[in-house]
Amino acid sequence: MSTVDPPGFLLPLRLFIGFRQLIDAVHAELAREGHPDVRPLHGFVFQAIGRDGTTAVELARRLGVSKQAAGKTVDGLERLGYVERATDPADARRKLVRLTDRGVDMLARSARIFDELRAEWAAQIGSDRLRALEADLATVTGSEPFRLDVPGWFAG
Amino acid sequence: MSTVDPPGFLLPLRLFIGFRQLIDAVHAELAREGHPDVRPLHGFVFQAIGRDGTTAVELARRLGVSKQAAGKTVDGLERLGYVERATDPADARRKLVRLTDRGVDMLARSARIFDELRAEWAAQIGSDRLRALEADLATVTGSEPFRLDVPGWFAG
DNA sequence: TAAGATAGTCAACGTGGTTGTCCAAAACGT
DNA sequence: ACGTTTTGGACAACCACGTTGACTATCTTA
Repeated sequence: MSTVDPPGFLLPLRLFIGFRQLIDAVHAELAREGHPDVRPLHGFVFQAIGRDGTTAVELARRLGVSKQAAGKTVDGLERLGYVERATDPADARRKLVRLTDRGVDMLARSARIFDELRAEWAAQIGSDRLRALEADLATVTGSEPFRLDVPGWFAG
Repeated sequence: MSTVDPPGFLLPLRLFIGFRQLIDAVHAELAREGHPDVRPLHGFVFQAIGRDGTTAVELARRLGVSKQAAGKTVDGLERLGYVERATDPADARRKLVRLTDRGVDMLARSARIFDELRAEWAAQIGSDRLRALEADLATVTGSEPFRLDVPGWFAG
């Protein structure tokens, strides 16, 4: 490390601030487009549910949280009208969690908005620099999955 | 956006995973060095307190949370022995929150470990690429401060 | 068929953040 | 100087999220 390098603790700060700005921007735009009650957490849950739906246990596995936590989150999303539970005809234990039309709409919009935000970043620092940034991050982080237990992880 | 660009939603994911890996690595090493009970949240609080100490209200302002939340966090840190409250001789209302020796030790260690981790990233992708990454992040995020209300922000 | 594994829910508990309320001490204005 | 704001801190109530433990219902398997 040469003397011109910034202190190491700034690196995670920059990463997080970037993350937070993107998420905040997405949700600000989603609010304008008719989804004001979606939380940052929810977006990742939608992503994990996908258009085909899943079960609470599988969702928990994908998100790296307990099945109870996943169930609670689904409860909240169900109240908001973004997902619905359907009984699996082949297995009476399972309840398939599926996106409602509203959920699919939100997922499609957020994907579009994320692309737009990425384009804004590309316009600011250049497409090649942005691709390098993403590639470098992928290099150092490896294939680590996204874990959703953020509140508990962060605060303990 | 050209067709070879990845979907935009991967960008925040990569940023967050990078953030989380750094934080996890720091705390794993801190645990090995005698600070097993420090949470990710706490590190940022230490940073905000600094070696000179502050008051709960000022801390709240710096961290972007309510003064009550800041007070609670200080309570927890006090229980763990990382900070102590001293009455301000010049102003009987104020209670100065200061790092204990243990708190200072932890802060110094985490700074060192962050530098080491940054050096590891530099070794993987190259010092110049890392500096570019940091510079580009600074460009797109501007001078946005770090806000500590992560649990509430994320989950709502 | 009996035993074991799996899906989902309920309850209890801890952490964190928020707003509302209140009190003591300092600052301000007439 | 005195009364009125303003400020720092703490208490309570409440909500959101995570966890572990326990229990039921259902499917799988030996």
